[in-house]
Formats: sequence, structure tokens, C-alpha cells
Amino acid sequence: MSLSYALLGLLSGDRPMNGYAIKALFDEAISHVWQAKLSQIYRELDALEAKGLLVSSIEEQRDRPSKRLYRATEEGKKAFLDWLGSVPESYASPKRDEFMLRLFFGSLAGPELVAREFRGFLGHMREHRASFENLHSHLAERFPGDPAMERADRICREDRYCEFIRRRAVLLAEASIAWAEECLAELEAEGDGRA
Amino acid sequence: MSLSYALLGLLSGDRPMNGYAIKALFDEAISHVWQAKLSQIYRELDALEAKGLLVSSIEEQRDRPSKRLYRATEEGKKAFLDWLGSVPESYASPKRDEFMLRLFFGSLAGPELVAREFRGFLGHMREHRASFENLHSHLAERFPGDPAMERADRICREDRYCEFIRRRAVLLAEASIAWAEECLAELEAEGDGRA
DNA sequence: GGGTATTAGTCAACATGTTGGATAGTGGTT
DNA sequence: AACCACTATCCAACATGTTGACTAATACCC
Repeated sequence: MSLSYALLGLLSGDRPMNGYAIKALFDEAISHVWQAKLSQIYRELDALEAKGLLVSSIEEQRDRPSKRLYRATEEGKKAFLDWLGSVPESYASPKRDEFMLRLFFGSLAGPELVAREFRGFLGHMREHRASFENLHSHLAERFPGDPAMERADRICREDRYCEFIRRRAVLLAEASIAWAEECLAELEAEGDGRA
Repeated sequence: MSLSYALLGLLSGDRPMNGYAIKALFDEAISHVWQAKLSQIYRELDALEAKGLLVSSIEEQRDRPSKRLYRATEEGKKAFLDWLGSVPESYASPKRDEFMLRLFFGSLAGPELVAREFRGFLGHMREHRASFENLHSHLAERFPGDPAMERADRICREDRYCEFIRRRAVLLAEASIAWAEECLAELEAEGDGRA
């Protein structure tokens, strides 16, 4: 699946990374594209190393716990590039949206409850949109002296594809906000008329 | 989690349903909100019955395999309504988008490959959008004589919240299409200039 | 000196999702 | 007659994702 390719991709560069830093990178840069928990990342790194697609080495640090640095083997890089060049099975991402499911049962909940949920959703989406406007990743600050993190930070700021991704996130957030405002207005107009 | 509440919600009405029909309902009406495989649905129905939230009965059919009809118990209905009235933990749905992940590694893939993926994505999204324009669910046709399916069909057509959901799906699809067209145009403009 | 936060990694258990096959009758196609 | 598609249920195995706990060192605050 894709998580392993994401890891291989991140570790295909010349700068090795440890699990903890990868998690930070996921959270700051990839979280609206792909999410993963720390324990999942570690497990996956283990599995990839067992398959010979990654190798790891321990780096001792003076003032901190020592860390295990991973890098892709030649085989790992090849596996990643093969995946990148392959045709994706599907362009549809799996849908599992609790808010929408609740909305589906809206008639059983009643308009007031639904309106409340819409307000919560709007709050969330507005925050979400704002988070793109004033965001630059803090990876370099959080991992001072880590070349992999400095590079990642720079890429997130400069890379055109990262910019594409950011633009889409903003557009989708705006579409969702406009939609929710319209639905809420409809619900409230009716509520006023009745109550 | 939410799948069990989705099932309880569907089975809280006065019309019992069997697993196969529930799967069809998921596919036709809820698929862009929540997806589930047949085996998962059966397993979940089992678990809910074991907890006393559902009861089942076998209905023999002349010309077809007999089916197991589920309906919610009073306890099940209560559990569903409690969930519906509760505040959702999060309005963010888990993100796991393969296409976006590939795009994140765009610089490693190169503009031609990325452009190809964008074309695939556009094809998918245009189909997706079109599927809302000429769609009315065929549940009643597929399950002739099944009152639960006739009702579900009608609700999907008439219910305002289903209409909200449909509208959002269309808006998001349109935003994605506009975004992808713009990105693709940028990539192609550059490709022409160089090639 | 004690509590808490941060950095770093590991593990067990559980929850959820996916794949594929077994079973079984009906109806239609080649 | 052989094969496939549809309706229907169930199960085992595996893959993936989530939660929470545990270890350990350092730093920072009170």
C-alpha cells in the first residue's frame, strides 16, 4: 500500500531520517494528503527493512536519546520509482466521513441538531482554511541541525507540486465552507419561520 | 465506530433489511459518504446482534436463497439516537489520497508523468461529476417488492439532507476539476515551451 | 528535589478494512 | 451440457490503523 511508498520516497533522498522526524514531517507537510501514526510508521519501517528495501544505522547523540536513521537501498529506490511510474489503481480515495454520515440521517435528527453540526463543521473548516494562509512549516526549527528536515522544509516552501497540493486544499475548503453556509442559511431561514 | 451506527440507523426504521440489500444501499446511496465491503457489513451485523442492538429472523423465498432480516431493538434505536445527538469527536475525515501522495513526489516523477496522472484524475472526476447529473438510484428496480428498498429509493430522491450531500459532492468535484485543469495547463504550457 | 515536557523508540492488544474462497440455488448464454 | 452471472450468507486470513503503555535521557520550571 501507499504508506510504504511514502516512506521509501522520503528515504530515497541522500539524507537519512529517523522515525520520529518522519512523523513530524507527515504531520506538518503531508497530513492533509496522507496520515499515519507513529507506531504505524515504526512498524512499516521494520517491515521494509526486513524486505531489504531500507537499511538503518544508529546515531548516538550527546544530549538526546540516540536515533535510528533509515535510508533506502538501491532496491528500495527502485521499488519506489516503479510505484511512482505505475498507473494508480484508482483516483478515488476511500470515503469515510462521519459528519456526512450524520447528515445522511438528518431527518431522524431534526433541523436544530443538524444546524448545530453545520456550525461545528464550519468552525472546523474555517480554521482549516486559515491554517493554510499563515502556514510555513516549522520543521527546521524543531529539528535544528538536521539536514533532512531543513531540506524538507525548503521543498515544502518551494516545490511546485507542494504548491499544487496546497492550492487544492484551499479550494476544497472554500467550496465546503460556501456549501455549508448555504445549507445552514436554508435551515435557519426555516427555523425562524417556524419558531 | 461509525459503520455500526450507520447500520443501526438504517435498521431503526420499521422495515427490516438483509445484509445484501444493505450493501446495495451503501453502494448506491452512501458510497461517497461511507464505504463498506459486504464481509464487513455481515461481520458488523453479527457483532451488533451479539450485543443485543439488533435481532434477526430468516425469511424463506421461493425462487432465491433465504435471507436474514435484521431490525434494531429498542436498545439499538436508543444507541443510534444517542450517537446522533452526541457531538462528533472531529469534523475532519481521515485523509488517504494516493493521487495526492504521488503528486507530492512530483519532482521525482517529472512533469510528463505528473501530467499523465492529472489526465487520469480529470477523467475520473468528470465521470464522477456526471454520475450525479443523470443519477437516480435503481434500488427499487433491483429489489422489486422489497418495501425497505422502495422507501430508501424514495428518501434518496426526496430527502433534503440527501440533497445537501449530493450538492456538496457536485461542488467538490467541480472544484477539483477546475484545480486539475489549471495545474495541467501550467504543466503543459511549460512542456510546450521546452519540447 | 519533584513534576512535567520533549525527544526517541518499542510493544501488545485491539479495531477496522480487504481479499478471496466456500456454499447454494436460479436463470441465462454459448 | 458447461459456464457464467446474480442473489445470498458466511468465514478465515491478512493488512492496516488506533490506543495506550513502557522505557530512557535531558531540560525546564517551581
